[in-house]
Amino acid sequence: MTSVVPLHPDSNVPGLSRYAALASALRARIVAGEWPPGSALPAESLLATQHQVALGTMRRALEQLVNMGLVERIHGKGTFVRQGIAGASMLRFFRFDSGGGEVPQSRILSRQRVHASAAVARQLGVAPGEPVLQLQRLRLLAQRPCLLEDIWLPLDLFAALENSDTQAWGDLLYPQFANQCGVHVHRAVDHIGFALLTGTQAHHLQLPPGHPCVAVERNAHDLTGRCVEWRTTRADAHAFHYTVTIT
Amino acid sequence: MTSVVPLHPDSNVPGLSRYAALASALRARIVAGEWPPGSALPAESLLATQHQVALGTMRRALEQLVNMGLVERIHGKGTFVRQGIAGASMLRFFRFDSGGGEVPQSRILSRQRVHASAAVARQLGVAPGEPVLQLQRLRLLAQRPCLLEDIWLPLDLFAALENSDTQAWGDLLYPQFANQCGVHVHRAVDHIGFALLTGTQAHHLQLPPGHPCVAVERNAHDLTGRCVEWRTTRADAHAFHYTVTIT
DNA sequence: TCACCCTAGTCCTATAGAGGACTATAGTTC
DNA sequence: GAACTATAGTCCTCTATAGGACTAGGGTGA
Repeated sequence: MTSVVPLHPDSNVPGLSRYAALASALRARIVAGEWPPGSALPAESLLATQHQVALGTMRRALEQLVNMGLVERIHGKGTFVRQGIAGASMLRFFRFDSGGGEVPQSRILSRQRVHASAAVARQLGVAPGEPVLQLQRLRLLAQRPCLLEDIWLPLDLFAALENSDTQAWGDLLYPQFANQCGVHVHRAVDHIGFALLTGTQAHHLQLPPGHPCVAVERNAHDLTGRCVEWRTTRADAHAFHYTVTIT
Repeated sequence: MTSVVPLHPDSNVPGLSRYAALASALRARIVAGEWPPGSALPAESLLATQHQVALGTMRRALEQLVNMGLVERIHGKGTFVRQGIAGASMLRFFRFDSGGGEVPQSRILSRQRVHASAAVARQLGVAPGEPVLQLQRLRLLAQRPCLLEDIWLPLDLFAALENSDTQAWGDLLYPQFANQCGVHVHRAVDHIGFALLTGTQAHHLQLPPGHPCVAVERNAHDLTGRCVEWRTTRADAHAFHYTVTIT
């Protein structure tokens, strides 16, 4: 039935199944902000009649959106656009002695407005020289430094952070982004590598200079796919631990 | 319809949907070896009539098996029990200079039958003192050593490897396991951590003693879930690189 | 020999409908 | 006020059916 004359513009995409076309159309509306993060989509039965497809077909499309991580469905309640990533996600890479799942305390060491270097501009997808906000942040567990973070944010999105009181910020940055700037981090790509600490980095982490460390470089993206954050997180290599399952 | 009287013993599991019960039943038959790895299952329509369910229900069950990684379906051909993991999977964690995707050369440094230590026995799920096969293997890219592997195998499964000519082994171990011993590695769990090389380890890798390294500890399992291999792979920490996407 | 067509077997897409399961709220009863 | 019931709204399960899409192999004709 796929190659039959489509009943509706939604399915007017050659070589694409109807449910895939529907998923793509719904995705576009979500990305455009028609249903903001946390809000509910119309009921599946309503969407199906609106798009003139069978319920099963619409369910297939919504299932695809779930697999994309765009929405989540709750039995008896509805279909909701997913909120962004919560935070503390760096701890998935490390095991610290006193870390039993709690959120590490956060201390902003510096905040300054700078012009994007070539490297930063490339990572953030902005023009070199564009104004960006640079943060350095130390994270502690049980009063002991464990993670050192260098963060770059495009200023056009994060102007609200430039002058707000860093003392009042919470221990998690992404909820801060959402509340103060309306930026929802939807996807993050982490590149993990090995390095040695410079003198000043080592000093912040209370480790000897040249100590082996793990450096996690992260590009964080919003729903539209725009890179909204670039950060490098460094920590003692001996605290690193990660599990991968291959099948 | 789920809580209605079941038509068939397959669905006679309280609190479980019919397709989930079907998937579970099919999984048991696959694990039991009724359809060996690489072979085809009966057609979905046949399975559906045999189990007295609608086609859609059987398709849902098979979809669940696909998500479990147990089978793969090929449009127009059939549903096949998945072969084991191919190999070269360690390279996902490293970037070596001259490594452009080719399989590293393999050199067996030692092979001996030993009695399982407490640690090895625990990892392999056998009794301490059980006979196991211990291998040390060096892997090279462009004639340069890159990975050093210590491998333990339960002898009851791998007796065929004890006296075969290691020179004739291929560069990949898992196909060897499948061909010579009928053991298919279906799932592997890797624990990644950092350490320092001992003198002999460093010598094999042509690095200085005490050089930082990545140690990947792997438990490999067959279809039944039994641990069929425990190995530790070590390599220069500077070659480590891994990417994780969070959503 | 080669290109083409046909057929059988398989999985995939789509439809229409009946009813169950879960959540939340408003009302009712004690 | 507390516990229960009723109801509406949502997603979920299962059925039955029709036909399309893809793979593979065999036959036909030039």
